[in-house]
Amino acid sequence: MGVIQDIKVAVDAVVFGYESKKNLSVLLIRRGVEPFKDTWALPGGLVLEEESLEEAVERELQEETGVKIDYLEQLYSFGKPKRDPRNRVISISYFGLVKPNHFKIEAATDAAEAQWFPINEIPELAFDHKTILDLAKTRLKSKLHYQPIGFDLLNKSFPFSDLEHLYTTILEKDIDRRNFRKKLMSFGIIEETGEMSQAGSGRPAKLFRFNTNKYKALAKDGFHFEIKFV
Amino acid sequence: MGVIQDIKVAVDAVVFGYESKKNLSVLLIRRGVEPFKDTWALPGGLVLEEESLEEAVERELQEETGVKIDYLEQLYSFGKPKRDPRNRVISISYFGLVKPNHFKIEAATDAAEAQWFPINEIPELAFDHKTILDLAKTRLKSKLHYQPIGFDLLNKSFPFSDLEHLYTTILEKDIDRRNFRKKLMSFGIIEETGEMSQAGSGRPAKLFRFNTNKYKALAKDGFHFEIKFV
DNA sequence: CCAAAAGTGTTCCACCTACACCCATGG
DNA sequence: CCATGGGTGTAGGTGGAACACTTTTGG
Repeated sequence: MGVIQDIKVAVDAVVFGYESKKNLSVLLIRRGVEPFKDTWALPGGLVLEEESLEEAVERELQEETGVKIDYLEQLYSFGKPKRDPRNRVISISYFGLVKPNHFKIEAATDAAEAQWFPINEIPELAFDHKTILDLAKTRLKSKLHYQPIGFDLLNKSFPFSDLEHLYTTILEKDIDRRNFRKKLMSFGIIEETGEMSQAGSGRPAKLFRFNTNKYKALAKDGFHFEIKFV
Repeated sequence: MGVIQDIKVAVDAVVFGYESKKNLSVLLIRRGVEPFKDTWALPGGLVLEEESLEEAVERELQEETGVKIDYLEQLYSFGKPKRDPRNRVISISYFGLVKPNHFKIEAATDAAEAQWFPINEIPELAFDHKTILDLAKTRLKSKLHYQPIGFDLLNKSFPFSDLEHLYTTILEKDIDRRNFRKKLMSFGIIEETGEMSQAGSGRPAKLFRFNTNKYKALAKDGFHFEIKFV
């Protein structure tokens, strides 16, 4: 294969966070270098020679934002010749979720700034990052229906209403609270912790946790998480 | 970004074909060069400087096998540091389907040979191509349930029993023919051509075609193709 | 007339859907 | 006692699952 090739390989991450009763947010960094200097962008960067793609994502997130990720999967690879104005760069994008207690940003070397942006207040983004973000949003919405992924956006212990709000705000649809709860509980993958939320106003709520092991065991037996309505 | 990086970017394709009443097959090439010379592998190769990833896949398939693809989508990107013994190579893998009337192989330059292999007679494969193939097989199986993708493995006009056999052989499960037909027909995306199959033995069958435009129109209105049983 | 494949309806049950009121707490 | 959010049951409808015989052709 005597082909001359000078293509760079980068990873980019779309990281979502959700805080109780607030909006869905995305983690962005303000670029400190050209091209697109001072424009907001997805965290990411070139893959180092000896690291895997996942390691590259985690390293970049660490360097640029200090945020530790709770769920990570590959999203899609973008490789059109002109997506980066300098060299040709292939971006392998990842999809990440962060629990509220891991929200804190500790920006470091690469990025001038890192910041959470509510999903409906996203600024203009560098490169084709808007496209990547849109794809991630679609993925998130569809995964909520057929994978118990919402729990990676909540803390270990949560009141049921948090789960309701998460589904309604991300999917932008109303749900029937009774049916939703009945369905979720029928799976047997959510259990009471025994604790109660300390009431702000209104009746205090039981706290629940997602039983990962139970879910894995069921999944192995052909169980399929699925929420059609919403 | 003063990072030194020397990573090559390749594409690989898992191309499936299905011939009426036979097994599912995969298109492989026998490598003509080191490493893994003379070992079977997925068609693919390095991406050229000025072409998109999809163009690279189509070009490589053309060069190595002469097969024209009917459906193509990105599968996954593999990038572990040691997957190629020479340099580091990132492989962006694609998932392809070919209708029976496009089966003919016309091997050309790169590959010593190209050949269709029944899915249960796959030889040892180069690199991590076995992993890629397994992933593609999983994707194919799951897509049959929620996307009308089986039609890209059949000719434009087909007897209903071809669709039945396709589902049963690929999913390795029996189906209830009555329920299957009832469900498929209820979608309104399959129509009679008016022709009949010329009978080999047994009663001649009506021929059907998949109405792509109807499907797209319905899909835009929120219609969701779904076959749960099988 | 026999073999081979195509074609076709009904009943039962599970699950989805729609729907509204009482409860526990804090102020 | 009022405001706020938490918690719960039932009836009707839809769609999935199970099931077997008749029809049309070729040999």
